[in-house]
Amino acid sequence: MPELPEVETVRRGLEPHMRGALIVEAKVHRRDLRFPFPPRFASRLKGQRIEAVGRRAKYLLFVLSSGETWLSHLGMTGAWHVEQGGDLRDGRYYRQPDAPAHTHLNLLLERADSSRVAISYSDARRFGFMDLFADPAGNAFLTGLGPEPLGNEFSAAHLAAAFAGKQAPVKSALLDQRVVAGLGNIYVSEALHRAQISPRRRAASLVGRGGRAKAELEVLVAAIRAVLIEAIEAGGSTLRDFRTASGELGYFQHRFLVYDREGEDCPRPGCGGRVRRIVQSGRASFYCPRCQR
DNA sequence: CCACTAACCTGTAGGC
DNA sequence: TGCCTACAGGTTAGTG
Repeated sequence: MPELPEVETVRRGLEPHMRGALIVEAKVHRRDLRFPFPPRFASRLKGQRIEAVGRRAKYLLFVLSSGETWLSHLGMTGAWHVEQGGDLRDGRYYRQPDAPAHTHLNLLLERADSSRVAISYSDARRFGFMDLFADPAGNAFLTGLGPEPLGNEFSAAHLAAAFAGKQAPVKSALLDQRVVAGLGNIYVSEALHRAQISPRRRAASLVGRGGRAKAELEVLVAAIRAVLIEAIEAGGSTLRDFRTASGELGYFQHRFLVYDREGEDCPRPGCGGRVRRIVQSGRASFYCPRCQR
């Protein structure tokens, strides 16, 4: 799925359609995705107004007029689709002319100007999931998450504390959502390349002992922020089945410098190295052994 | 607690 | 074209 920049792009795509809208109809077409839908899910959505469309890490958070928060995680292949107007047939709202395969949830929304919009969620692999709860502070998915990488709490000092004593590779440590929330496999590879840090380094080895002109963790934090900001500005990445919430596909093309570029020349000017692919905790990492140390 | 693996599920790309 | 295998952006349960 979608990592933080893609989820943020989806949020921005959905917000103008959903914020302030009334959920007129809600249909769930199976009992579970990765986890079962919450009890009486559809009926708890129906009749509610959507007051806010937010994001925390890779979670979309819709605040309802009932006071409940509706959470959506896209897993690997989750996608939201928007169809102006909206047409109900046999309990399903069809996009015209082609409904996406694996649509598990359909909503019909009515906005202040009485216009209607059909929103649907599709997810081929069903690694995504949803939840609905009264108290975000008590929700198991949200508690224990690390800071937002683009927020003020994320800093070299935070990483130093999180990495201290960690023998796992920095690649794995950055994928741990308790350390920092929102990074995924692609952007970790990209950020480490920018920071010229090898994904194989033990996390603890990056914790500075002072004396260096610019600590590696400062460089890493800046690289993570820059990569995410640029990706969000590019509108998220278009890759495989990822689409923007408005259904646009191939509208933009974000280029990754090392991800999925095994064997290509290192993009760093003058480096002369070659991008390598290795596997760490079951996931592919791409890096340049020459300039990433 | 830490680190790693397998598992969840479907689609697709690449080799033969 | 068809068949088979490997792999895919995420997270979690289980193992040692």
